[in-house]
This record gives sequence, C-alpha cells and structure tokens, in this order.
Amino acid sequence: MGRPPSNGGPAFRFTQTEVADMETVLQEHHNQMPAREILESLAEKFSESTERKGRTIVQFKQVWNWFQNRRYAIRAKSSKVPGKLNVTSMPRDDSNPVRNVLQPVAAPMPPPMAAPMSTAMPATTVPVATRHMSESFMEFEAKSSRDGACYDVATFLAHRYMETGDPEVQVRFAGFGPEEDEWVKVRKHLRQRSLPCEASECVAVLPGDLILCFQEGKDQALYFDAHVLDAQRRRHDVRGCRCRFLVRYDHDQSEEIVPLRKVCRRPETDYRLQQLHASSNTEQKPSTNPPTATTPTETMQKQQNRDVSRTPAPVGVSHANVFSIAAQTANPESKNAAFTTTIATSTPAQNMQE
DNA sequence: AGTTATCCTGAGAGACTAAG
DNA sequence: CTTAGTCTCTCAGGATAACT
Repeated sequence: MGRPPSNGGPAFRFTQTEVADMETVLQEHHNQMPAREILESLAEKFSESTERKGRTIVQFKQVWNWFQNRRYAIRAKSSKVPGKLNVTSMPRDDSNPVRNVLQPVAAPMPPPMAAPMSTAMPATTVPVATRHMSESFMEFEAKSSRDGACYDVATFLAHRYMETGDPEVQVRFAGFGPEEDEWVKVRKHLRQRSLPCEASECVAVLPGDLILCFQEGKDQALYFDAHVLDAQRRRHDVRGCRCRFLVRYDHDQSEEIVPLRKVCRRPETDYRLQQLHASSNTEQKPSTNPPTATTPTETMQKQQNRDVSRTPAPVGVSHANVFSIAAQTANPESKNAAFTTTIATSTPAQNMQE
C-alpha cells in the first residue's frame, strides 16, 4: 500500500501555492469534493505552471487524492471530542510514557507528565520463590484511591487488618513523598506490577485482556486499568511494534487507540510468550511478523530497566510480611506462579478487574 | 589534569502526506 | 480509511574546545 517507493527522485509534493489554490477551492465548496471538471482544470493549471512545465505533470488523480485526504483530515480534526483526554500540549518528552521505575537511575529524565510519576526510583521488590529464587523479585503496583490510577509501590510502610479481616498496607508510591502515602486494600488494590511490553511481546496482548494503559490528559497522564477491545496487527519495522490497540478505560469507559508503548500487560500473560517461544523453538524457524526482533538498543534498554527495578527498595515493613499477603496477587493462569500460596481463593488481581 | 560548555551526528518517534 | 514513505523534532552520546 501507499506510494510506490521513490526511485531516486524526490517524492511528489504539491507546492505551497498549489496547496493554497486547492484550499481555496475546498472552502468554496464547503469542504465537499468539487466536480471532476474543476479538479481536472486544477491539475492542468498546476502542470502548466512555471515550476512544473516540462518537468512534472500533475495528474487529476493526485489532485483528487489531495482533496480526499484534506477532507478526511478536516473531519478527523473536528470530530475530536472537546475535553476528551487526548494527546495534549504537554512537553514532548516521550521516548515513551515510561513508568517511574522503568527509567534507568543513571539517566534521569525531565518530568514528562503532570503527575509525579516520573521519578526514577526502584520499585519495591519482594523476593519470590520461583525457579530462580536467588534472583527473582516481585514488584507491586497499587491503585490510588485519590485518582483511581495505578502507581508503582516504592515502599511498604505498615500493615494492618480491618475489622472484616481484610488486610491493608500503607504504601509509599514510587516518586512520591510521605504526603502521598496511602493505605490500600491488599485484596482489591494491590497486585503484582504490570509489565511494559517489548516490541516482540505485542502478540501477548489480546482482545479482552486487562491491561494497564497510559492515558494522557491535559493536566495529567496516568496509568489506568483498561480492557483491550481490539488489536490491529501491523508489520513491525525498525522502530519496533507498530500495532494498534483499541482499549476502553475502566474508570471512565472512554475508548482510545493506543500503540504498544502505552500498554503494560499483566504478568499473567507471561505464559503466552512462553508458549510462543516454546513453539517457535520446536519449529526451529524464525518467527514471522509480528513478532519481530527488537532492536539491540531496545533490548538493552529494557534489560537496563529491569535491572534497575530489581533493586530492592528500603522497607519499613518486612517484605516477607507483605509478601505473605500479596503473593496472592499472582493469577493461577501464570506459569510463573510457583510462588503463589494456597492462602487465597480470590486474588487481588482478579478483584481489581471488577 | 579535571571539569564544563559547545557542536555535531545518528537514532528514535511522531506528524504529515500521497496513494491504495 | 489505511498504509507506508518522508519530514521534522528531540535527545543521547561522542568529540573537541575553553576554562579553572
């Protein structure tokens, strides 16, 4: 699809005067497609101009295309719901909407968003009894009762039990100070941390999935729970995954098409990747597209991030205590769930999906 | 010698736009 | 409406010069 690759010469471009002419015509026709005769006369006029005469001929189809595209662009612009949380005028930081703990400590970034989610800070990690016990940690995220968004937990400060017997923990959110500490219900609002997706992991994001999705608003940009409504697979290129995901945010039911970089998948989907890798290994052939190989830098960056986030944070409450409660967050679906205890029947992760 | 400032370059990502 | 090529902007990192 798209234009044929240019064979050395510059790609076709309408000149500024041509665009101005066509814009005038479009306005005169109230954004409706002008008659064919008008388009043909425009094409002829452009071809006869001093800039083009003898060099390039502007075809009717090109003019027609321009009108089609411009009309579509105008409609697309005007149909944007006012006030809807869309891409904003916030400074374009953005190598990606990386969550606080994902930034390498050695490479601090300017605050990319209004909410203080930007600080490079290791998340709280709890050693997990997995197959690789010595090097595995569990990281947590909690849903804030203030804004309903999810934040990485930097530190567990205290724990207590409600009268109902439900456990609560006091957490310090990564990148926040003591004034933002919150008590959160372990069963409902605390869970294992969602995972940012590498380009090759887009295949693990499927319609119906609960994800953590980066929603950018005018005043804030936060991670919220969302569900994937549809996944549009696209060919990967040097930039990595170009797939698009239609998601619906749980907190406001708004829908948005987002790229993979805004999506954090739940750890419970790990098994899909493992299955995929297992099958691709047995087939002994390179996987097709998607997934495709991530760039070396991307992989290195990812690894760097993970290394950082594995650093255990200082804690006010023993991780073991919290762990005994919060380890329940692992979904039984996960093949990594060797650490799941037999304590829980319903997991916080499941509760948070409600 | 060590630190800081400036310039240059390449990569990455989003926006734009012609074409299917 | 989607796809894909191109443009443009931003940023990180390296090289070099200027300064202490």
